[in-house]
Amino acid sequence: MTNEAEDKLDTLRTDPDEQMIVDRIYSAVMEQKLAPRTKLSELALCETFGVGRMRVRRALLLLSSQGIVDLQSNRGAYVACPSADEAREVFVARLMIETGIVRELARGIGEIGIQALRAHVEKEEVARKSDDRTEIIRLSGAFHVELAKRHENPVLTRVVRELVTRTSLIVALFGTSQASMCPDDEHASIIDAIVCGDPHSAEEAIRDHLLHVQNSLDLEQTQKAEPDLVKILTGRI
Amino acid sequence: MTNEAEDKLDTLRTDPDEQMIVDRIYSAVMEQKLAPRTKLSELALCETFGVGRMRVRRALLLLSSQGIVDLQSNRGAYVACPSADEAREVFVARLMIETGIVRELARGIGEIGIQALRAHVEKEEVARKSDDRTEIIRLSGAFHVELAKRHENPVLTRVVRELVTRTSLIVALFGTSQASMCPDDEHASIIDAIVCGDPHSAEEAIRDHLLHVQNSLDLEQTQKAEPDLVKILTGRI
DNA sequence: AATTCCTGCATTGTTAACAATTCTTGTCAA
DNA sequence: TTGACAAGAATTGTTAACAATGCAGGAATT
Repeated sequence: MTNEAEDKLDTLRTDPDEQMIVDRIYSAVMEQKLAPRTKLSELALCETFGVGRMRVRRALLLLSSQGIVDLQSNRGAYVACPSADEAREVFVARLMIETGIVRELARGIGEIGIQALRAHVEKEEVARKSDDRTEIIRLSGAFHVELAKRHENPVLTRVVRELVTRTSLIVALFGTSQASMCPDDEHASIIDAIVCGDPHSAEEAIRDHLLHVQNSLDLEQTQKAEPDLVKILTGRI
Repeated sequence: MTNEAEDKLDTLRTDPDEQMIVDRIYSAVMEQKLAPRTKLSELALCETFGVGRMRVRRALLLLSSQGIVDLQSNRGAYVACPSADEAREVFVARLMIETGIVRELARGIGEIGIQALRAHVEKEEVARKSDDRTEIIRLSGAFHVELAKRHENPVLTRVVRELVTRTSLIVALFGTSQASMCPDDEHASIIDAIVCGDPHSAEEAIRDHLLHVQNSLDLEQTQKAEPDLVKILTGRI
């Protein structure tokens, strides 16, 4: 299992079509190609993926159970739009969980594990040099999933992936134009601390990193350009 | 919001019927009324809850996404039957997450929070004295959810609840006749450590407790024999 | 011009019939 | 007795039609 392996959601279902739909929407959200509040109409999804309405509805239900999609009764499905409170909750949860993850990694991670992480950061640097924004965003989030994967614990990995994906939505909503993605040197620092074998400094590194990301957001102010707000503005002026 | 408030799954949906179905099955699993491998036939669920097949199928899909139900193509839905490996994964994940939870609680928990926890343990003792097995099992798991709730973080609470519920399945499968549920004095010890305000000893307490529970299981041996198909569903859920 | 109400359209929610698969049962042969 | 096989029953999966809800546009009123 190399780090080249694609990120597949480790669900317990089997259906390939449905899995594909969920993965595609999931990835699109993670890469910030699908903005919050985007309407996901059933018809459009049916045509896009070439499947029946049932499959689409099942996929949307699954996505809603993970907080990626907001299902509104009789109104349709929308890409979720986390509140500032929820955003803080996600960060607090990530802080608690990910500190535990890196702490245990610092207590003993294999050589291959370290190589996988370094390779990932390498890819991040390449993407950064190429100015491939989509890839940068994807890899920035995926790094944290990679950390979790080092424990070879699908249950744990699934929890982290869910939180990381929701973080993508949060960054899309509250991110300032500047540092809206993880700087890779901080990722490298985390790896270094793990390699050192010092649990405490590893905890410190990931905590600093997550707080740094959170602080680069605008959680106090209003959210980004609400459609109603635009409507109101154009109407009044 | 007192501790008397019932545990409702904080999903993002709205449907009352469907929520009821999910909650009922969820609770039945948590109280070990529904054994692993129990078949959940659509027809039986429709009649039990008096709803159409669509609602049942949606509920089953949601439950499967949380690892509570195993959906087998063309074969039906069964109460999940975690493998020994998965069981270990759940415990490792819980260890990482819950140590973080109690550590932060030890750094500062309000007086009301402590009272809520003590009241919970009190209820556990009452149930124990009454030999109310169902209630004992339910409260034993719920205590850990209560710990998470002290952070007033629905995202975090949801993660913990999911893991705790899966633990119920694991205990049902691998539990030995003896100590298959949390001894409440250990719960009390955890509270004491939190009250002391010492993060390290709080971590120690929850770690010991979780390891103790895990060690009371038979993860090395074969799983428990298939339970006689007690029709809890049609009779009394 | 702004507001309210009404009508038609578009989208979602639900149901029921149909198709496909698996499970059960009974029969036959080794 | 055991095993294989086949027909029927039961269960799940899918589709399509229908119902219900929300939304947009326009007419009428103030």
